[in-house]
Amino acid sequence: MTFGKYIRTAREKRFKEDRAYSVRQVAQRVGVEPSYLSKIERDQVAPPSEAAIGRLARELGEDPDLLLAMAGKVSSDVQDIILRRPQLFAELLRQLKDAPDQAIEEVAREIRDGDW
Amino acid sequence: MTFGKYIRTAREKRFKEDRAYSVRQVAQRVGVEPSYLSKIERDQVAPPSEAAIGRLARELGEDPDLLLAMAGKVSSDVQDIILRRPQLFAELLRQLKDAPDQAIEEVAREIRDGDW
DNA sequence: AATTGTGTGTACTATGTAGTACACATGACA
DNA sequence: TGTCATGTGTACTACATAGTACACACAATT
Repeated sequence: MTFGKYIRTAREKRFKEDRAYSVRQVAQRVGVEPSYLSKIERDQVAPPSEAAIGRLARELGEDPDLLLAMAGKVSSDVQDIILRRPQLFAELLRQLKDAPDQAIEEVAREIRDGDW
Repeated sequence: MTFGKYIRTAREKRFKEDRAYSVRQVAQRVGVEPSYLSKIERDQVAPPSEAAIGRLARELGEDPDLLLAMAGKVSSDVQDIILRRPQLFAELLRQLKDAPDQAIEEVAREIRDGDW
């Protein structure tokens, strides 16, 4: 599933029940030109900027991290976390590369429960 | 410490003991124009591409992850790891944001010792 | 039958990225 | 004293990013 198709599907789903989710109206609320959103949805142009993706996600009730990933981007707040301790986090992530989802969730839970 | 100053310092350190570490020669081995490397070292231009930073790191015996971070970039192999499971890793990293280095190292070690 | 809403095609633009090419000035040195 | 290595200034370029502006065609509405 491409970024564009995903957005189109998500918007059309909402459009079916609420006429306020036309290309034009969504574009206006998101702050881009309708023709641009149209092109985005048909993958005729590259996905928009992180900021625009964030506004789209909010508008359509989708997960920003997922949308960004479909656009091939990592959210800048996550990037900043890595940039502060690049060696540490790079090593950790390479270590976790092939770990099952469950193991990663467990690690996150351990940390959240603050056992340090 | 900026990217440029760091590179200049690292290169000059090697130059003092080995004449092969002049701007010109390093530039040639790294595959960029000498004037470009000169500008990079004086922070007169933005840091080079990830690929060029990688070659510089190898040439000067520096850590690529550290150099990339000074350039404000996260290495693309680490990005790719995140992009495969964006929600999972984004959550984990936000969780680990303020964790002490030691805790992160410990997590990495646990994973490395394969307890999953 | 005229208006409104719908998506889209075409053309254009500003800024950023990642450099190259070449000339120049200075100091070492043989 | 001419040549060589050293770093650097200036000018230019190709491509990517992130869009805008406006016109057009079609369908539904009133």
